Amino acid sequence: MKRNTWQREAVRDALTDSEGFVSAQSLHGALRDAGSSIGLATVYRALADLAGAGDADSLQQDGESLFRACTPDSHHHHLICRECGTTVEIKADAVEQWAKNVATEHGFTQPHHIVDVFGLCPACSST
Amino acid sequence: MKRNTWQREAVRDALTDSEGFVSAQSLHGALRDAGSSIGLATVYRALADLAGAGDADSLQQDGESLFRACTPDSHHHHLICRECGTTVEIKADAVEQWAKNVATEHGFTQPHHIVDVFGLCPACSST
DNA sequence: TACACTATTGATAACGAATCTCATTACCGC
DNA sequence: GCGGTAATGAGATTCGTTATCAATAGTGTA
Repeated sequence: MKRNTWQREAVRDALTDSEGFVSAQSLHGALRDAGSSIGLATVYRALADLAGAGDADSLQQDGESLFRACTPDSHHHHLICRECGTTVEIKADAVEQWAKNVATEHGFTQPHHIVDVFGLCPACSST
Repeated sequence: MKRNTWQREAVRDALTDSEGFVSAQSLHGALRDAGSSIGLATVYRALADLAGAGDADSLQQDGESLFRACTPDSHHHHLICRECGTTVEIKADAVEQWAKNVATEHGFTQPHHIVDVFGLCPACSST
């Protein structure tokens, strides 16, 4: 049985309020700074749940996992500023198709793919 | 001044001999098993050098970095079996172009991208 | 070839992210 | 309310990676 707790909501809200990708650690820090007494382990659990449910995207950078709230149940990719973390969701049907083709071409089944584009956003480019 | 040591060569050779992506830890283990007295830190340093020089590709999975020897100075992506680690290098000019376009479209500069396709190779699919 | 300089090595400590443990808490159907 | 039990949280633990630093060994010079 799955229960609703204020902690899960807090994590979901904090994630939604964040710009770009954030780490579990910094999200936990932000929540504690805001006066919450939420535990680190709970933040990790909540984030894993969100990611599993498709309500959050995750990617790995520098050996840590970063998370971001995203449109539920829609497959998409990200354009991420490596300076400030600003993120733009991008559709890439052509890439989806390419990934599927290249996999079957080599006899691979059950293709998944990781496609992310990093760069400097307009704001960070100009500085 | 950069020096040539047998340790660097050992790491390079071990990486070349490996099928698919391997972790720094397992590469170190393999070298020790083969009778080498190479240190773990040295393996990490050598792998970082190889990756930096473009002689090896790296990707992150489950919070650890995996490495693989690859054709020097050629930009390409990988089709990786998530069961046995077998890897196929794939060219993806269309994706290169798409990544560049999508970045400039949103005003992003200096675009990099991560594109990897995971799946089950023919051998692992049939079991 | 011998020497000196210093990049490199390696054992280990330190670090940080993530997970596990388990007693306590509090959600939720009844 | 009440009781069963999922969820929590503080801290310990695991694991990958990096930093430290004395000892070693590669390399240009004489």
